[in-house]
Order: sequence, then C-alpha cells, then structure tokens
Amino acid sequence: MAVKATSFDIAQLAGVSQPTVSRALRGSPTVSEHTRLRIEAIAKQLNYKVDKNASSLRLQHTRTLALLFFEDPTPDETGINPFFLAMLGSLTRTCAQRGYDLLISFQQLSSDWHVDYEDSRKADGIILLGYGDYELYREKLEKLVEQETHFVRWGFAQEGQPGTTIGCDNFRGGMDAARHLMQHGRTRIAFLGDASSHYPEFQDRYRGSCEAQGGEGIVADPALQVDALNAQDAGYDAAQQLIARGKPFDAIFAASDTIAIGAMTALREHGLTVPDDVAIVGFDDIPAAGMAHPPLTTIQQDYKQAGEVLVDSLLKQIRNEAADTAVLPARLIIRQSCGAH
Amino acid sequence: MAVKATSFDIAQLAGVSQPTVSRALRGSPTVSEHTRLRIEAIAKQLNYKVDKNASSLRLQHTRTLALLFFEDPTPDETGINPFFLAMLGSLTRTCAQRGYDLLISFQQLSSDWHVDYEDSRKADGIILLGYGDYELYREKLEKLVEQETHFVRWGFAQEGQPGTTIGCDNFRGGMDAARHLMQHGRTRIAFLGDASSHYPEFQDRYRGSCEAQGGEGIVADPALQVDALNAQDAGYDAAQQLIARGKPFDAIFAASDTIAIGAMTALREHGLTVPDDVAIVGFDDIPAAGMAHPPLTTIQQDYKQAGEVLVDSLLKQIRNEAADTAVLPARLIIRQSCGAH
DNA sequence: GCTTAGCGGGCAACCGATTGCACTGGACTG
DNA sequence: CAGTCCAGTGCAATCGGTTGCCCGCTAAGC
Repeated sequence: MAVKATSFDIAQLAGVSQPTVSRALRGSPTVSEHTRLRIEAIAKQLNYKVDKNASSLRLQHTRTLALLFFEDPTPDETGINPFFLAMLGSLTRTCAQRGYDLLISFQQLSSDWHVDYEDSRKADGIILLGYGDYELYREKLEKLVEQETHFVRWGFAQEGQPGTTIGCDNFRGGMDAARHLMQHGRTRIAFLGDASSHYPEFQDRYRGSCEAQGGEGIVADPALQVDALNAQDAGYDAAQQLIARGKPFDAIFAASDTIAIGAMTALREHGLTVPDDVAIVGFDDIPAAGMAHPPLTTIQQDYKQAGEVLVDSLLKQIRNEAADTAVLPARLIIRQSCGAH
Repeated sequence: MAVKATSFDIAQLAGVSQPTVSRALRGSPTVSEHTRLRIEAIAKQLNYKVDKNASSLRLQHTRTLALLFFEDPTPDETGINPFFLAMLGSLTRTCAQRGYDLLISFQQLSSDWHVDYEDSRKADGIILLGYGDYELYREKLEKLVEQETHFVRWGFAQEGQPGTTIGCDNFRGGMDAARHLMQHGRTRIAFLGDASSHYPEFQDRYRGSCEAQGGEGIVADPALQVDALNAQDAGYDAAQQLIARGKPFDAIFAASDTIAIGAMTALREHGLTVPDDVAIVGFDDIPAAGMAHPPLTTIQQDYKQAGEVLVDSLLKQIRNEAADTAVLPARLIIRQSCGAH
C-alpha cells in the first residue's frame, strides 16, 4: 500500500473534523445525512477502510474469533482428521455471516495457546477443536475459565467439565448404528476403535452400541472389540487382528470412517465381501465415505450445524449471555456397506 | 478477561518506566540484563501479553497473513475441494513456523475482498486460493497490484499475469500420467475434465496428455474427451457419457481425483473393472485417493511444499524482495488403478 | 581533581479511530 | 425581543505499545 488514506484525509477533503468522519461512517444519527453522504462518497473514492488495529484498540474488542486446532502430534498434514477439515468450512462461513473474522492455528497439545489469543487481544473468543482425552488439558481449560476467557470446545460433553462444550450424541449414534445392523439381521457386531478413555467419544460410541445390543438380548462380546486410533492403517491392523482372533462376526461398527475404510481393505484381502459377509457402519460421514467402495453407511456428524452452534455459542458468551453445553444429534446415513437397500 | 495487565502495571511493579518494559520485553540491548530479567518475571507472573492491536497500530504491520479462499458458489461446504483443505494444513503450519498468524475467509468471487484485508490492516499480505478462470477476476488482481497490496495466488501460472502466482506443473503432470498409462500398454486414453478455459489447469493437464501421446505417435481422439467440473457426480456423468459415445478406450486420465472416483463408480456399474478393462490415473492425490477401491494412481500436487512456497513467497514481498511466479513439480504416485504393480 | 565517554533508562510524541462533553447558530416559545 | 432548546460538530482524552532523543550517573583517562 503506497499511502493509506486515514479518516483525517477524508475530513480534510470533506471540510469537516476527523471525528465527524468516524461518526458518519459508523452511521451515528448525530451527523446530518447530507454530510454523511458526502463523507461516504469520498471514503469510497479514496478506497478508505477503517483501520482495524486502531479500531480494536479503542473498542477493546476485535470482532475476530480464533480457532485452535489441536491433535495428537502427527508427522505431517495428512494426519488431519477429514471431519475437522470439513467442519472448518462451516466455521469460516458462519463467522463470515456473523461479521467476524477467523484466526486459525494448529497447535500441539503442549503449547501455550491457553495464554495467547484472547490475552493478546487477537480475538474475542476461542474455538477449541480436537479429539482426545480432555483430562490431558483439563488444567489449561480451567485456567481459561479462571481468566474469564471466552471459549467453546468441540468434543465429548461431560458433567463438571470446565467451560462449555458442544459435541454430538456419540452414545445415541452408537445405538443407531448397532440397531440398524441388527435390523438387517446382524447379530455379531464387532467394534473397531479405542474403547479406553483416550478417545472418550469412541468409548461412548461403543457403549451405545453395546446398549442397543443389550436391548435385543445380545451381549456384546469383548473379544469382538479391537483398539484402533483414528487412522486408516490403524483400521486395517485392527481388522486383521479381529480376523486373527477367529471369533465369528457378521458386522463391524467402526469408530470412524477412516477406520472403517482401512478395515474394508483388510476384509477384502481375506476374501470377505462387504456387505454380504460383513456389514459395516462407520462414523463421521467424511467426504471419502461416499466415495468408498461400497459406499459407506455411516453416522453423520452434522458439521454444518456444529459450526453454527459453536460460533453462536461463543458469540453468546462474548455478549455475556449464558451458553450451555449442548449435544447435537447424529444421523444415520444409509448407503451400501450395511447391506440395506 | 477480568482485567488485563498492561505494560504500565508491570512498570509500576518493577519500579521502572513503561517504555523500559516495552524495550525489555522486545529484547532491546539498551536495558540491562538485571532489569530485563526482573521485568520478564513479573510479566510471566501477571500473564502479560503484548496487546496485538496497540503493537500493530504503532508498528504498521500485523504479522498476520490472510487466506482468501474462493470457489464457484457451492450450496454448502461439501463442495470444498479436498485438495485445498489439505493445503490449508500446510499453510497454517508454515505460518506458525514463520511466526505469523493466519486469518481465513471463504469468499464468493463477487465479493469485495480485493479492497479489504490489507487495506484495513488486518493482514500484511494475502494468499489467494481457488480454481477457476482467472480472467473473471483479473480486474481485481490488477487493482491489487495497483494498490501495492502484497499477495500470492495459487493456480495456473501464465505470462503477463498480474502479481505472482505459484502453481504446479499441470502440463508435465499430464504428460507423466499419459506416459505412465502408455508404458502399461494403454493406447486409447480418455480425458475426463473441462478442457475449455474455465479451468485453465485442467486444460493444461489435457494438453500435456495429448503431447505425451503425440510423442508415441498417438493422436488423442477428441471424442475421448468429456467435459467435467471438479466434482464426483460430474465425474460419474462424464464417464457415463464417455461410455455412451461407444468409442473404445482402455484408460482414463481424470483431471482430478474427485472426477476419477466418480468415474470409477460409473465404470463399475457398466461391468468394467479397474484396472483390467480400464486403467485410471487421477490428479491431486487427495486423502480419499488412497482409500478408493482400487487405490487410485494419481499425480500428486505437493501441498506441503506448495504451502511453504506460497507463504515464503508472500513474506518475501512483504520484505520488499522480488518474488517470482513459480511452477512446482508434480509427482506420479503409483497405486493400483493404473494396472502397474 | 576534572573531563568525558557511554550505559541505562526516562520523556514525550505517535499510530488512527472512538466518544463524552462542550459549543454554536438557528428555530421556536412566551 | 430575550430566553430555550436542539441538531450538528468540534475538541480533547483515550486505547497500549514503540522509539527517537535527551539526560544522569558512573568509571576511566589525563
């Protein structure tokens, strides 16, 4: 920018004082329409834009939200969960609609994000996105609350958690998945995914599945549960392990689509067809799910709605209104891997 | 934040003047180590962070980059090109490494982004990401240059274009794809993708493919080229159309992975197997490519490198160094859809 | 003992927009 | 015709850091 126009330049050209320019441009009723129109015309002609830094400094807020994205350390970007990537789209759009800018940052769990964005007045609030055991960073969350930082977290919602969390109904999603499989005659449903506390959302999905089976008088066999992190090769390995155990199964409920897709590869290598030999239901509904072969039946997390709720909930807090932890519904998307028509 | 500490608070506690605090914290050599250490300790204790707005206002730069992401209007986020989503990861990481924040925004081609981010001093420079006919917004690009806004664009690099553009070698990528197919005995290579000027990068991929075929004495049959936008259903439709034309073909080079995956579905429905009946090569190497069945051989755009080059090129401009338009190599990733082993 | 160099740090101006308060001139009231 | 009122503006302080310039004090040099 060669020389940027300031409100003083406009004031001079319009023959008014600089504060009047500021008032006119923000639509204050105390400046006459005639004056305002003239100022607006000059502003447009000069390509004038309010200096965000000066404005934010004076106003003590930035109309900017920060998105902090953290995951277990991965060597490169390929490890980024496609679901979060999709959510990002919704988040940016919602922010734009609400007139906010979005600052984005990828963080390691170990970094100092908790004392950064709002402290340095880069943003009015923070959105935390990432899977994982929140106990690991509970301390930081508590510090955030203590500092009265505005934030919302996407993830596993639990009583007594610091701050407000938005998550999807993993338990019910798990129930729906199992129920759907049972409706199509499957009785031996394996679960691929870490059922320990490292991924609380996975655990909940598993619990939902067991509950639904219990409703039909089926006791989920622990031997049909195999741990897997959220990655394609982890899904592949888990399926291999499952097959090696020799316990019969006619369906797989995978804790994520990525795991499901990896598992399908393993099944295929063992000559098992999907859905005839083994029906599969995933979780997330990432873009690749619809492109898989056969197209993957899955439990959809509505990232569009999620993004909106996340942003609006944060905005509420910024306006000092109460924002409650909320659970969003998950929806069964029937494609072909489950054997339904 | 209840009450945020300012440099004045620290100054008082440390018994020095406020400017000294500022100097100490930025490591000015004019403040003694003893004083600096004391100030740093107090700052940490108070959870003090430099106010970014005040700092940026005074410094006249923000250490923030803006990412403007524009695409043809899509009804929702599902239309977002997975390749760009992947690139985003690289971009945010590179920015973080270089000590810059990243502001992100999804834009419609029609909006006023060209007079926003740098004008309002939200960012020191802009990264433009998006496919499409740059003629559509050439005017805006020119205005950007005229205003001396710092920006880099990802896309089709061409002589005489305003500003600096970073793109991948679509032409060579197209050549490599066709060459690889020919090495495996394919002689009738179809091309799925818009070959008109709307997607200049697609056009280049096609030209590369034709050139490679010409080198082997094969004249690419125009009847084997079918227009398709960058979407899965477009790929599906295009493949249907190709089959309907009745011209024999033994390979498909798709302008993008998304198109390729859609096309595979159509082929399957017609009882054609991949790669035996038809070999396929895609372009981009999106995450779903490796998850497809069979895994898709493709031309990889190195989004990791792309993100780094984009950011570094922009940073160069900000430092008033020359930043040239550059073409990045594309790399053939051999999986199974091409019939190689 | 007096001068001088230089280290350490204070003073004040400045970045650009926002806003409470004071002020002016014309219309209106009595 | 003097007194009020109010619409329309201007004045000046403010947000929090940054930096050019100047000053005081100490220690070395003659």
